[in-house]
Amino acid sequence: MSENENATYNFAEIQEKWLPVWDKIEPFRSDDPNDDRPRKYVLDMFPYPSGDLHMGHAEAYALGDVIARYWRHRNHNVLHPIGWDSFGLPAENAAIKRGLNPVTWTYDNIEQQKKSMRRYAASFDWTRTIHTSDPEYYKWNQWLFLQMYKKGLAYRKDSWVNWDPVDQTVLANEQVMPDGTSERSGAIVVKKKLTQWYFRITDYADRLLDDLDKLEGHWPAKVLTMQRNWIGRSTGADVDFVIEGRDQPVTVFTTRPDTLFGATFMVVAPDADLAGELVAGADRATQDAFAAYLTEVQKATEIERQATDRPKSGVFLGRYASNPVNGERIPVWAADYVLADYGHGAIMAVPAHDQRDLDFARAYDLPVRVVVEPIADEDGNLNSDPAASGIAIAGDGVLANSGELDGLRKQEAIAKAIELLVARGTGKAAKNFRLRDWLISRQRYWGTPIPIIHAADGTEIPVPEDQLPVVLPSTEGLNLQPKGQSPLGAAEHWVNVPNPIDGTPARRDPDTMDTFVDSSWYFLRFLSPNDATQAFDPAQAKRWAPVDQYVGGVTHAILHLLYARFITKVLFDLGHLDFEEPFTNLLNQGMVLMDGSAMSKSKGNIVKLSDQLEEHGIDAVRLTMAFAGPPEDDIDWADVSPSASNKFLARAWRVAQDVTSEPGIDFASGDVSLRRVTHALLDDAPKLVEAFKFNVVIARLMDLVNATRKAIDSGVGGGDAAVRESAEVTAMMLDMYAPYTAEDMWSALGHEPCVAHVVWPAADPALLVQDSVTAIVQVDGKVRDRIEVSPTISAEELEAAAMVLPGVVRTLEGRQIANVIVRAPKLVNIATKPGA
RNA sequence: GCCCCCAUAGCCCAACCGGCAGAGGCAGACGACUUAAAAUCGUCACAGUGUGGGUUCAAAUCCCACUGGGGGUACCA
Repeated sequence: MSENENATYNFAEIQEKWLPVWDKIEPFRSDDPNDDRPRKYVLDMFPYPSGDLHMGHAEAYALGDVIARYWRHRNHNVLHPIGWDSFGLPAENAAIKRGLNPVTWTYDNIEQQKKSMRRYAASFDWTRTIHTSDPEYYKWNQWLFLQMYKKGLAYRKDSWVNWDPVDQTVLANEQVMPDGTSERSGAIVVKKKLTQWYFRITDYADRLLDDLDKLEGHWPAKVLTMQRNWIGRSTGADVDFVIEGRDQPVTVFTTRPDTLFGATFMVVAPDADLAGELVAGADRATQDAFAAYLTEVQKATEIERQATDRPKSGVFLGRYASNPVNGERIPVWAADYVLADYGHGAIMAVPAHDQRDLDFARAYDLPVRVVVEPIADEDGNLNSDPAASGIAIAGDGVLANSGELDGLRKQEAIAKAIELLVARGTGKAAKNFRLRDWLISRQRYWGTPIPIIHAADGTEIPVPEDQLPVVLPSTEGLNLQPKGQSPLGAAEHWVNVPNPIDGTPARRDPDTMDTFVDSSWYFLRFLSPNDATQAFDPAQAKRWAPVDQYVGGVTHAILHLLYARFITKVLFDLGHLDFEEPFTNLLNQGMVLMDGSAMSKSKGNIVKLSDQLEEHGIDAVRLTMAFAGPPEDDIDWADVSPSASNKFLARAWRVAQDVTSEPGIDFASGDVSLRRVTHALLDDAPKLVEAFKFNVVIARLMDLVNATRKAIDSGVGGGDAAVRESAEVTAMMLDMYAPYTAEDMWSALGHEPCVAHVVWPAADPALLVQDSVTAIVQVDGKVRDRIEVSPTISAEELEAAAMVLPGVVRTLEGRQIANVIVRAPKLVNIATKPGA
């Protein structure tokens, strides 16, 4: 035992000791222009500054830090920045509730979080912090908006929008939950017709979808699937139907042009302009019926509308269309199962082959005509009469009653139908997306002002770039209470400006931007956070971007990631970037639960991060986060043991105290079996970390510490070189998880700070091969004996050795050998003849 | 309804290209140290991989069906 025999591990002391040292050294700066080591950009999703850090932050930053610290040890120049997504409704709502200024509330919270992050020892480059609510930041949101405006990618339109009646603002499609409630306030979203600003993300739908293929294997499959579904491309044809008494034909989109001959009626969305126009030409009674129906439809909430078992309803519009392929006269109906904002807001209905159309046809007694004869399924069942069975024939089949398409299979018929339409000039191949344009205006205060001025005649005038930023007016005298109109509109001295062109009276656009605009390009601002002349420095973008490793919650799988991908492509098209995907690799960490469910006030199961840090220490909490399981899995805090983590750290720390050799000693003289354990880990850990198996690395570190303990306490002793080697490797690797303990160990081992800069030693190949391995010998797949052999043994030798083993001989008695499989040096399996 | 993922010891989790089911931890039992306790150290036990089939010399691993859990999505023509 060493002189430190009585030393005990005291996490609080260690934390106080090293934090000021690191603050002084600034070990994580990444701004040395002469550093030409390979680079890694590791980015954690930046936080919203609502109160202090919680358990979720603690997990996310612990895991992101493992990756950032890992690459530093791998001798990379690592950029690991942090900032705050500091615009947004919570600040505004909190400010209203407490009568505070959102600025004060926001920046106080940022200071608190910053302090906590430093203590938490997240290895951020603190010289690069940004806040999206700073005019120096949101100036570039406005710049981005203007670039997009110039390209026609930002535009205003009058349309039905999602309205949150609690927050009194519009929401993007993406912010409406599947149950029709607001993502933020939880209120039931209603539809309102408003003039709003949009980004034309649908122009990028194909690229956003197709480029997901490039991310395959680098992003979680789940996220890729969610994005693909969200974009929702479907391919088919646009078909023009002539309407009796109307000059212009009506175009419908269909994925099944092969079923054109089976179209027996047409349906338009009741809330589409087309429906109103068509019914205007009908008789009084029809008009009244339609008006009543429309009122009823608009009264229905999103939730009611989306009920799956909702019966089909609709009204006849008193008009007829002509089927372009056979000239058949078909009635035109309005029904709310057709959506105004998908495709053309009108469909051709083929009840025999579409379940929704069939439901509607059966409800209103409309004809059903089979044009794709089904093929019997495996059990010989044939559904040849959908009108009777109530089940549409959606699968493959052979075309019938379809003129030139007769006899073709479904896929052939689709292609042929499109050919026919093109030849006749009544249609063409087409595709449609579920994705809608991104609604970016918000009627709230705490966001980026939209840099547009409205002239008296209604002309939109972009604010000249040299007049940016358009700074938010002070809240002084403003009523921030949600009232359905932007509070900025009431800031008279701010909103009233001279027209930049002719000086006549004009008004600023009073809306602010969705905060997802802020976060769609923030990863670029970190590259040159103080650049006053441009959003980001292209030279730095070339140096660092795109982000090599992005870390964050799966809650942003659609919204943030889709928007950031979109803006990146826009910036690429504008010539500002030379890449099209912002995040090369993505890791989604799970959530921290308590007793099986998400922590919430109402459940009363909140675990306070500060309590955990106080009780177990920062390192133990960080280690627990990483050890709990695979990072993408949720952690139930009830299932894990931070005190066990603490115990392990103490154990590792004591090993370092017990090393008695001097730094710099030649490890080659050390105990070989301990060295084998150390070098096996040096060799395996990179593969494990890069596969995000952080928990396995910790298990292996525990194994190494146990082996070292054993060596110290047995004959090898604390003076052995292998013990020092193991302790140093442990300190270096532990830095990824428990930086305070690692630094203290490193210091105890006689080194200067910081352990974070220690470069990963190469594993010695000679120490990775074993002297002998245990080969197992099976008979018919059951283990019957085992034998120690050289790792280089040949198959013949191994087989010969195996055949004479007692366990084998005994088992083979009376049996005939059918086959012998040899996988040298690990296994021999002897298969015998059955029934012998 | 449709799509995707998961299921290994009382619990959290490992197991490479199919090759001895166990790396690590929690909880547990026993022992050492101690006047005693805590801390520490040591030893031990515990599952045949959700269920049923199939492929294979060999299946936790591959295939099919089912059950249970989780997630996504939902009249998108």
